[in-house]
Amino acid sequence: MFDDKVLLLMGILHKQKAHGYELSGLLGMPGIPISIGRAYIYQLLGSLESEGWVGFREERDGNRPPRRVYSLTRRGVDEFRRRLRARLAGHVPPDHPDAVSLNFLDLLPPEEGRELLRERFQHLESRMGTLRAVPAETRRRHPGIDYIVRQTEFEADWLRNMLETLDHKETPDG
Amino acid sequence: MFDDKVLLLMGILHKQKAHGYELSGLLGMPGIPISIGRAYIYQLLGSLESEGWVGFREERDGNRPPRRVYSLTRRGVDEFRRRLRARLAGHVPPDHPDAVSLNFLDLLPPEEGRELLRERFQHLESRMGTLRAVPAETRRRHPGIDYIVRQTEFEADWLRNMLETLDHKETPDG
DNA sequence: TAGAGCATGTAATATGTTACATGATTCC
DNA sequence: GGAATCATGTAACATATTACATGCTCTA
Repeated sequence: MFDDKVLLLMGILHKQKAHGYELSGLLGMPGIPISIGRAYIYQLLGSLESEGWVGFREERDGNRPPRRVYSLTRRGVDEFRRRLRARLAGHVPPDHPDAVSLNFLDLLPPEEGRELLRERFQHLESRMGTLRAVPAETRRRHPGIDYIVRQTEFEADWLRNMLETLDHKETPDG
Repeated sequence: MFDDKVLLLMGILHKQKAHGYELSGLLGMPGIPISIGRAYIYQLLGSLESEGWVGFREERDGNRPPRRVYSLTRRGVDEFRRRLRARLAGHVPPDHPDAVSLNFLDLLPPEEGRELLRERFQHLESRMGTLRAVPAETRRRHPGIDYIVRQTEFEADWLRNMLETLDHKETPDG
């Protein structure tokens, strides 16, 4: 249960100890393949703890509220590796919510459709700007991040191509 | 709320009338960008009906249980077009759950990791087989489906490349 | 002294899946 | 006559987000 989000949290905690807020920051870095809301991180850490897969030690810094610094337990490491193996070997066709609307483009006036997609392209370009800043070394060491960068590049290319096709259709002269 | 699944259902019902079970079949066709469980389709149709966006007329065929054939109402068409515009113009970075595990490949013995990814590649190839059977005409008329086919192709290419890199690393001789 | 950031958490709600219940028809 | 498919739906549960509540520290 709670499959991929848990795998991600456990994987990070395998590499380093961290508290909830810190995890929330790490998950906001560009190239992270899935998103987890801040509040839900705390809920998941709670479940993982009651399963005995993570433990925490309370750290306090002056008068600040204490931080719970979590780390994987030995049982957590075992569970993580079991899940990691299953997830590496399997392939679950992912959802592509952004692709849904593309199927209904023909229900709008052609010029309006093109205009809307140009706006989408701007958003994509801006996201690519962020992703291109990811250091090559990070991408080499985290293939999942490399995948996200290239997949987003692919998405932008596909859309650029789509826009060109639409422009040709509407301007069939020379 | 219930954004993309609703958009997909409404979009289909904009193009044709259909009953729940029929929608479930349509959503199982290769290239559909998101999945909706059969039970949930009925729940969504219920909500859409109580919003006044769809209506149904009961059809009966002999002694079979009657089928509720749904179609978009005028208000439903308006709502659909509002949503369609917003969704075409926006870009929401999608989750890529399959990419999560790739980031932790280094926590497994190299040969085991390669073996697991080869298995994943088999699954992907098999899915590509299904997708390649989608007629060109379908892809031309439904750009969202074309996107899924090409995106899956991209994913397989990326993985093939990854496997080649891993093989080189482990066999640094000639 | 006000706002942004650090830090944790709960309650309410929304979204989605699984399991179950029912019954007809079609194909072997 | 038994399995697969057609057809609908509910109840229970699992997953995830939003809104809310709290209080410290640092910077302008």
